[in-house]
Amino acid sequence: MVRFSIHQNSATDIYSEGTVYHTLSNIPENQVMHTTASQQKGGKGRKKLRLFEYLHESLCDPDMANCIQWVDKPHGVFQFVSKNKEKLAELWGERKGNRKVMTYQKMARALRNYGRTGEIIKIRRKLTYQFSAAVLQRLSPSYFLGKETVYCQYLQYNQEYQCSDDWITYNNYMYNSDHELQHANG
DNA sequence: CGGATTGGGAGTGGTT
DNA sequence: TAACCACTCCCAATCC
Repeated sequence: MVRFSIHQNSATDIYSEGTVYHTLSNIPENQVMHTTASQQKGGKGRKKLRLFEYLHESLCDPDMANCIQWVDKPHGVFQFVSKNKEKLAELWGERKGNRKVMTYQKMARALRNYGRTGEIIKIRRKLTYQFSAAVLQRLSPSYFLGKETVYCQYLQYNQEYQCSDDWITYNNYMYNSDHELQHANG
């Protein structure tokens, strides 16, 4: 198994916790470069988890189904569960290591900022939002594309992934050749 | 009524 | 060091 981090312009775009062994700066894939120390696990060049990434991760986690759920997964429409939306916000705040307890109100403020860039927009339905097509593809490209295409796609969206013959992982989630999703750790 | 939504605006911590 | 980014925090008003 080989693990790659692929970049188009930036050389520091690492999101997940895993160690990066090689970097593909461009196609073809045999043009492999070593990453710098700052890019590797625990390095300062590692990007911080973004809210939309956390949300997507939660949507893929069956244990979080009581907090957040897909309404229309192909179109990236999701909804918070009224009863447990504060719990999800709390977990988000803990993950970020905030000083105070995160609330849905505050998290939703960040969500409204996404509306300005179009990364996530509000749907006129209770507690419902939608990822933009670009963000959705960036978060789960293999849902839309074949594995081969993913190589190119990742070049465009500066993501990290690892692959073997028949699966790809991304941020602790694993996609097989049938585009089925499962947790990489079990 | 009350939960949900909205947006201004100052502040924080990390990155460039 | 400073500008910049992505929120974080608080608040008041408004919507449904």
